[in-house]
Amino acid sequence: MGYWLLKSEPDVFGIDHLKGRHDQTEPWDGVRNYQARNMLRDQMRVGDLAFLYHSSCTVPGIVGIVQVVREGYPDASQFDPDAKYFDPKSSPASPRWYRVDVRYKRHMKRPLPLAELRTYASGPLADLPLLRKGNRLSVMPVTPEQWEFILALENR
DNA sequence: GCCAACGTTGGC
DNA sequence: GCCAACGTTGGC
Repeated sequence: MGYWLLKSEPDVFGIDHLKGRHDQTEPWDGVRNYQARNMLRDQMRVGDLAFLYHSSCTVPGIVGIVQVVREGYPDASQFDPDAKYFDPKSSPASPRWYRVDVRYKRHMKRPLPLAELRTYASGPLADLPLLRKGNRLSVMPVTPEQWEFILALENR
């Protein structure tokens, strides 16, 4: 099973909103970055777990856990001229952008602020892409070791 | 609001 | 293929 971290602004895709949805499931769409696209399309599997991270807010950090319930399929918003994420260079015959569906699992027992995660940037979380300078990926892999370490932070 | 970092675009 | 310009991200 794979582990991931999904980053979004809480106003755009927030954990409380997801929890309140029917089926507590939503497409993770609007990703327009090729590196992230490749992971959505090729690597994420049903059953994989992901930390949900809130960015561009008062306290950026990991707020909960979601599960992949549908594997990569074309992101419909790219074909809609009225959609924010419309891409005129894409076509249904050869879609450029993909999305997965994720389901709410749970909130963290407490939010894990970026500032706290950073204190382990030279230790157990040294290779976590989130902590690398200038990181802008909205989808990134997490190793099993990193996953377990971050989970354990909940109880501190 | 500022600014550093990054990805993308487009002229050549 | 290079690289400057530009737009976006995201922490602070």
